[in-house]
Amino acid sequence: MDAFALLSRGGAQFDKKRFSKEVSLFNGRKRPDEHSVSKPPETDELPAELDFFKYAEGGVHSGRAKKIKNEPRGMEDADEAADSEAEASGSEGDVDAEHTMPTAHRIRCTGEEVPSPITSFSELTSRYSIPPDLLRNVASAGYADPTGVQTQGIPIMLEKRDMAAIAPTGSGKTLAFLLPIFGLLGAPGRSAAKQAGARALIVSPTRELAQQIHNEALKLAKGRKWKTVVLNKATANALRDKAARRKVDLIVSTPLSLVSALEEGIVDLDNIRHLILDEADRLLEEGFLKQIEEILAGCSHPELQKAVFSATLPAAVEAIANTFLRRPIRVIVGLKDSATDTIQQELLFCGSEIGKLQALHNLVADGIQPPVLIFVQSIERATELFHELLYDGLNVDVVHSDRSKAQREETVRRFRRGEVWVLVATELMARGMDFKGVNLVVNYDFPQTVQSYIHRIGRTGRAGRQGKAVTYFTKEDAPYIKSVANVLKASGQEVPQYMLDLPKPSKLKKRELKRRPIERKDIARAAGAGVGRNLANRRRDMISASKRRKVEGEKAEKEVALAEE
DNA sequence: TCGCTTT
Repeated sequence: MDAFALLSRGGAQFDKKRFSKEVSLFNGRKRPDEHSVSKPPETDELPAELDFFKYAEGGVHSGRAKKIKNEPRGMEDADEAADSEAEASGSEGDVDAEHTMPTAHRIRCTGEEVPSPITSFSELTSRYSIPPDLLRNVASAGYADPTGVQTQGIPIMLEKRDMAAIAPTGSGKTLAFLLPIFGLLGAPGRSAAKQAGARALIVSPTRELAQQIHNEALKLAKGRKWKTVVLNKATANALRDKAARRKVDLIVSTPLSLVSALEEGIVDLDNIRHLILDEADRLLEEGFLKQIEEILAGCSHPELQKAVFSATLPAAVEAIANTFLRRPIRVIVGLKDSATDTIQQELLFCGSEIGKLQALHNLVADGIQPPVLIFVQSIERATELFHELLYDGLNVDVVHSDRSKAQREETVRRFRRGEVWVLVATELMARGMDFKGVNLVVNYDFPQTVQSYIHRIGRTGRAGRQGKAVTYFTKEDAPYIKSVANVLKASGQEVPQYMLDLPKPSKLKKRELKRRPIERKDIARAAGAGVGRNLANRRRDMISASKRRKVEGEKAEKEVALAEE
């Protein structure tokens, strides 16, 4: 049992079983004062509580803003500049011939000899001889019409061009590389020397995402003899057998698994013709970069096609990508550094740490529609918040990298199936994960980069669905607010003017900031305030939503199971 | 700074 839970309840026995029934759970617990949490400022005035000036020299009115612009460019500035340069350089390769298309969905291509986009999947048969059974699998996986990144990205991939694709979260990037890969793989792996061994490699920053990509690949490969494999301990072992290795067509892997297998000599990348870096900006960050370089070095085939995909690609990282992409085509869908417009975004000022906890309690008490995903900044805080919500009798689980592989898999599976209503997660879940029905993302801890914000909230509002994202902040988060406020503005959300007027803090000041842990006494106080008498009713709503979700989850699992056969 | 990545 968790010692912390015991402590925070003044020694009261903390027993999960107590919460298996809803009865009497919340009796006698007072609903917190509805106004105990500061509401978001409704005016454009700078709230007095927000003493931003200690994070930046000068202030909003000091004329400093102009000066900041003249300082050496940060990544975001460079990005904006890169985009306007592209725009200024003319509409060459711009497929948005008619200006009727809303900016948010506009596709812009730069590069030499950009192939024309497709307008339907069926077109791929005549144009690129894509087999009809592959297209049937596309259709039965639920893809009807190609999305922006697919219309342009698929022909580019099929013409074996290198590419940097930047497209919103939930807009179908996975299919944009998987479909062409299967179209180009040719005959499934046989012992014929030239075809032997893996010919395509997809690298992903997390195991969960690798597994998800693999599941999608299985759906597309259904009924054909292609073999795709996620590299992990078990599969790596199987690959020690040379004959088994020759049968693999497509490998999906995290960087370290792959490097490890490379060093052990149980995979060789000599025959890889298609290399995809998914969530490329993450993979090209320090910490991953060395391994990516090793992987690139291992892919020695002269006809290697490389493509990087992400919803975000800061200019500095794109520059790194451009060192290994050859004659790349850059595809950008929508506006750079903007969130999906189907997500309703809110920034909520909570005053303090305890204010955030109360805000969350109020949110739950007011009723939430599961599934809900809550992001925090560290493993420790994930654990703490998990226990807090468990105490509230919520159907909650937690996922982070300190949990075992089995626990992580089980938690994700249960969340997909609707058995877990609220999932507390670290950055681990921020990228790529496709939980189609997530209704709400809560950024309990303010994301530390714009990229993180965009990816986190992108777990909702996917594939054209509506979604909602609430981001809590306190004055500690001041240095990060302006850039996130700009994201809201760029995606057409209302945002108080004062947030946009904030000075841009220096990197140094950001670095000085440290997030304090959720303090035990804060939790004890907030928990004492209770979750509210309403919860039993709300639970009933949640249960019915959960049941609907479970049906969807099981259906999805069946599809994967079928594909595996 | 922390988060993430093999055994």
